[in-house]
Amino acid sequence: MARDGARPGSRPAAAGRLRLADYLPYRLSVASNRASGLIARAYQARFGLSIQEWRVIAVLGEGAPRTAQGVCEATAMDKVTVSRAIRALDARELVRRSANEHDRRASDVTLTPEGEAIYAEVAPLALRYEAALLEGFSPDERARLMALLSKLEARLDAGGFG
Amino acid sequence: MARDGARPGSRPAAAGRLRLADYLPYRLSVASNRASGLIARAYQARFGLSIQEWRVIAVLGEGAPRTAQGVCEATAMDKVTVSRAIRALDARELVRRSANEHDRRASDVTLTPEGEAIYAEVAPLALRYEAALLEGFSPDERARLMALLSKLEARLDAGGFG
DNA sequence: TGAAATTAGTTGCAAATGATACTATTCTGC
DNA sequence: GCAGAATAGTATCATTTGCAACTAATTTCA
Repeated sequence: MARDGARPGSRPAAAGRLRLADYLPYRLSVASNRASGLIARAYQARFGLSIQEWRVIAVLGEGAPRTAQGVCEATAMDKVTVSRAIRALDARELVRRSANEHDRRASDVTLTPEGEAIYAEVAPLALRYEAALLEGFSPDERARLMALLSKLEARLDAGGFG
Repeated sequence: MARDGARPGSRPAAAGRLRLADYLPYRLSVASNRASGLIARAYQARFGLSIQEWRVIAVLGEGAPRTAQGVCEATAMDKVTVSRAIRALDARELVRRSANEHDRRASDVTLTPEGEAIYAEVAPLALRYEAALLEGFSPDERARLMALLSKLEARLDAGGFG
């Protein structure tokens, strides 16, 4: 993939000139969509789970029960999205909602045994996909990639844009 | 953001255990959505452009006229998405479609002067956003991040999943 | 206390998206 | 030069998404 050197017919890549193929937000978007799409198709085909539903299961599988709000924080998903994902999982009896002891607006969400069973199947599959994605990356490269993504997120948290 | 060390109430992070916060496809998705969302809001607010429309303008601004198919290849967008974006831009007279000399199914899409003017305004803005995102990254880190993303895309191209 | 502001979660609606099918044109190979 | 396959682009329809409004419960603080 020739990302360096002028493409036929394109203007010379002057300093500061925008080239979509080298533009970080675009690169991130393409990589993310392709990676997520690939894995999403697998979840969908084998378990009938959307990415959103899978993420809810993933954080609940980490152990502690969470409120919908807690799921929002852990998954960086919108509260509407989380609400719908939980409802769908509840309908399939993969999660259960129970009254939160301290706040009657909220309910605690936990995996049912069926939910745990799905988690036990999907989690290793997800890890295998990640491993396949990172095949050929040295441990150092993997760590660096994660660290760079963290740094990027820290910049996004910092704000100071606009 | 404490990504290392057990979160209260979570199970210990055993080897090979899935933790969403450390899962590459998830990390990519969050970083991408946040970065794109931030910039998309700026395009939308100032120029009324969706990300898709902006991408079409960006590749046309690179110089050569392209057919819709050419735009698809350059933007990694679906042909339906590209078709709609071009139609919207055409309606606003930011692009023009003209008969392709070699293939009467296709038309060449070029920026109108108005489109060029928008490009001339948006491109520097986009570059400033990218620069702000990468503030604090050394040139070496930037190069490494791009290289790692390329490697990831190469893995995705390679297939061999499932 | 108790009025006003905030938060948890859901619902409704409008817009975005994506798969599929369709038209028109071009290519392939005989 | 022609039948069949492939391609450019568009239209259609069902699903998904995202915002704003809403209810109910909780917090704030005068």
